[in-house]
Formats: sequence, C-alpha cells, structure tokens
Amino acid sequence: MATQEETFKKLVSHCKEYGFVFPSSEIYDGLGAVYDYGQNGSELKNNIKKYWWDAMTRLHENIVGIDAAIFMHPTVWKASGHVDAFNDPLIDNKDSKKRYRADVLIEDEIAKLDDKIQKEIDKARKRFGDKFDEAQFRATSQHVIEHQTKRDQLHDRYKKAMNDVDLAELKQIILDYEIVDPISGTRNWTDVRQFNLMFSTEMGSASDSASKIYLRPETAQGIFVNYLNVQKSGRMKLPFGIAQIGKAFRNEIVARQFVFRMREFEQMEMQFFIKPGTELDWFAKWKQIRLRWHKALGLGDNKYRFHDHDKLAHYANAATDIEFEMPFGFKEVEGIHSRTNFDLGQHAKFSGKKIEYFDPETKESYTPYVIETSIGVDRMFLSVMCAAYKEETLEGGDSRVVLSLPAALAPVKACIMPLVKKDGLPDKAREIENLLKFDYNIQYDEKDSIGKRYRRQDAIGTPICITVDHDTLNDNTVTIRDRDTMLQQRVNISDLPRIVEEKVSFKALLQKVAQD
RNA sequence: GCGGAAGUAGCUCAGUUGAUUAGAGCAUCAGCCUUCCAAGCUGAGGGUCGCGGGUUUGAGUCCCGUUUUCCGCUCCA
Repeated sequence: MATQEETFKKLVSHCKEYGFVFPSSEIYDGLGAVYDYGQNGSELKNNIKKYWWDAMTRLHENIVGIDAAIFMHPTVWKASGHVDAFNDPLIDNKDSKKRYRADVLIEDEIAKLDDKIQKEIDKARKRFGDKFDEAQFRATSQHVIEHQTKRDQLHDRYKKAMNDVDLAELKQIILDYEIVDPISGTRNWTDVRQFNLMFSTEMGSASDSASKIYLRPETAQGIFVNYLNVQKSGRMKLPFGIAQIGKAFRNEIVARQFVFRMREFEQMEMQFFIKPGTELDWFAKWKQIRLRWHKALGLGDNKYRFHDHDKLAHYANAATDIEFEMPFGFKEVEGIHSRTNFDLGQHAKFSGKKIEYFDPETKESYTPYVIETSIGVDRMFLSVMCAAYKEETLEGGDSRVVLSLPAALAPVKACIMPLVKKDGLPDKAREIENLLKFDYNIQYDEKDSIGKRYRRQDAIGTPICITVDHDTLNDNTVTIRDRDTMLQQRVNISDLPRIVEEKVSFKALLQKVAQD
C-alpha cells in the first residue's frame, strides 16, 4: 500500500510537471481543492468528454444533449431538496470549543423570550385571579410588550436570515441579542459557517435589489426543468434520455485526494425518462451499458466493480456506483440511480406546471420515472491517469515513465521528429506535420537526441512518433515508433493518415460500446 | 473542523552552534556535435528561502501568527 501511495504522489507531480493539472492560483499559494487543467490535461479531458458525449448521443437515437446554465431559479433548489437537506448553519464557541447549530441557538433564545412572557402572564393571573384578562394584559403590560417586541423582531430577522441563507446575519443576530454559550457562558463566537451546502452569489448589480442565487450543486436539475421543452420540441417519445456535460459546485468540508474531490467539478449526466414500473429493468440495463463504456477503454476489466447502495437517498429506489481501483482503493467514478418520479414531481409541485407525458399507446398521462447515470469527468480523468501511469525498467537498466493512455484520449496524437536538424530533414518533417495537423493534435520536435525526444512523448502519452531520416528524402518512407512496445516500423508517408486514423480514432472505441 | 509533519530555482534536495554575494544535480534556453530509445561539450537565464510580524549588530536558520500541501481522525443525498 505504501508503494501505491508513493505512486500516487508521483502521479500528482507528473501531472504538474507535464502540464496536465496545476493547483489553482498557484502564484497566490493556491486555492483549496481547486485545480486547473493544463495544456495536456485539458486535451485529455476534452477527449474523455467527447467519448462520453458521442457514446451517449450518437449511439442512442433516443438520447439528445443539452447545455443548461449554471445559474438556476432559486426555487429549483427548494424543489430538489438541496436547500432543506443541507441547511444547518454551524457556529463554534471559541472558549468551550463546542459547536452549535446557529438556528437552534436563536430558536432557544426565542423560546426563552416566550417563557419570560408566559411567566409575566402567570404572575399576573395569580394576582388578579378570575378577573384576569390575558389579551388586555398583553396589550398593556410594559414588560410583556418589551419582550414581545423583542421576540417578534428577533423572529422576523431570524426567519429572513434563514430564508436568505444569510450566515453573516445569523452571526449578527447572535451578537445583537447577546446569546451566550450555555457551557462557557461567553459570547466568543466564530463566524457562522454552513458546511456542505451550495455556493451562493448575488444576481443583479445593485446590492439592495440583488437576490441570492446558487451555483448548481449538480447538473441534473438543468435537465429536469427542461424535460418539457426537450420532449415537446424534439417530439421525444418515452423512453428517451437527455444528456449534459457541465460544471457543478459543492462546498465540501474536507476536499482531498487531488482532483478526486474538488469544490468545482464537472459532471457528465444523462437522465433517462421511462414508464413507471419499468425502472428496475432499465436500471439493470443502464448498469451494463455504462460498464461496457468504461471497459472499452481497456484500462483493465478487473479494475471495475459495482457498489450497490443499501442506504438510499430521499429520491431513489435503487442506486449503485461504478467504482474504479485507484492507488488509494476502489473509488466511485460513476453513479447510477433510479430516481423515481421524485424530481419531476417536485418541480410540478413547486412550479404549478403539469409535467407529465401523454402515452399515445395507453392513452394515459403520467409523470415519467427516471434512471440517472452520472459520472465525474475529473474522477474519470484521474482513473485514466492512474491506470496509464507506468514506470518501466528497460533492458540495460534504463528506465522510462510512460502514460499508456487509450490512444483516442491522448492529448497529442503524434510527434514528428527529424533525426537530425540539418540536411533538409526538418523541412521534410514539417511537410508531414502539415499533412496531419488539420485532423489531429500534432507536435514537432527537433531538440535533443532522438531517444530523449521519445521519452518526452512517452511522458505525455503520445501514441505515435514519426521519425524522418536520410532515407526519407530518397524513398518517402519514415519510421513510426509505438509508445507501448517501443517497436519501430518503416512505412510510406502516404500511408500515414490511414495509420494514424486507425490508431487514434474514436470509432473503434464506440463500436465496442455499441455491440451487444 | 481537530491533531501531527512539511514548505529553499520548473523538479529532487543541501545549507553547520544565527555571519561575506543562498548552492548542487536534473530540467529550460542559445550554440557546438549528428547519433533511432534520456543523462557529450560550451555558455546563459531562473530564488525578496510560502506570506506577515518579532527577537538580534546580523535571520533560510530562533519565536509568534497566518496560509498551502501531506498523513491520521472527523464529515460525506
């Protein structure tokens, strides 16, 4: 295990050294759990997305793609349950080191004021006996009016703060009303923090008229709110799916393990709308389709496993993860959930719109059920990198670091190199570069010895190196060198486009996914 | 969030009980050499030693704070 952790550390270094992943804002000491993709990482990531997008939309004529905005109407998150499920504002007392829910502290304070009022009333009742008129007493007693006013003001501020999820205001309320820690008795409070909830920002430029909106914590809701639009404009018939790739944001308490858990991340999601009662069949079917997509990459069939959930989320009636074996264990890469009609039902309820499907066969209307497949792009990126990263010892004691990436995903498809940088070899190499560069991401390199250049390309996972030598000038042949086997082969320049295409095309991958 | 450790060049690190202008290897760049699997020769660039304060005649080195990363715990629809 120790060596695997070492390998993972090396992989992280490798990602930075070779332009795959950088810590965000590194010159300012970085930003926690946020990463940037570099020149090679972004190419690899784009290729992963293309593989998924094409497999989903092209291979299924009943699945279409959309691209919804990150900002959504605030009510979306009430309907989805995200606002309620993670609405615990926490505050720590620095003296007692205890943590409290800020809303509970304030509610306790309100209860205390209620108690005080009740005590005044009870006292008066004792004094006046049968003649006691509670309504009149409430309206006239100075003490009661004071408490009542204070209580109502507090309640209004508290309610508004909770509604706006305004944490600074919650803290201010605690300070203004001099709420103390029941244990230490002090008012030495930290700021109110809300863990594990959505990021928020303000829409509208003038701060007084601005309203709070969230950065979406999942892309799924963008699909649900567009269900009717897509179904109608696309004349979609059940079962059908909507696919989407996009950024999502979660304010994780602890975000670690490199790009595995980030605060800003990217999801590839597909929601498949189906007739109620068929969900478990479709759930099983999508498990197999998705696993096939993963295995087609050839990272190793034994590196995948399903992890079925025993404890289900509030919206699901079946759920599983596809886990991939990373250096730090089997980890979730993709989730497949049977989400029932929870989401569409909630949006129908909150929006007041009828969100249903009229089944032309049975002549009945119903709210479709949903199977969701949701995969983290960054986790996929990490699995591909983990599986690809290899340190090899070669004959003669030399070593090399090679990224055995699936060729279709490699950032650079081929590197053209003149054996030496004179005798017209560079010119010839440039001709070959021009032959290929309109179709593929190609590099040209003439610096340093040929072996060093091969190593450089190995380190970023370039599947093919094309070398121009003196013979090339006479017979228009070049050597192509394979990244994984390091074997060389002499081929005609005119055959290069076909050879490269066969090696790096998505077609073979997609064909593997499509077969039953 | 709590506890522990660390932060010196792009990378890996050295830097003595506090003392001249902070070093090495690799990498990068320019030139030479021309060689199908890195580490040949010459030269160059690159560091306010994570950041801020303090102690001191003097701080990379000692003290305090802070931040980031790593490890463990905690948390995780």
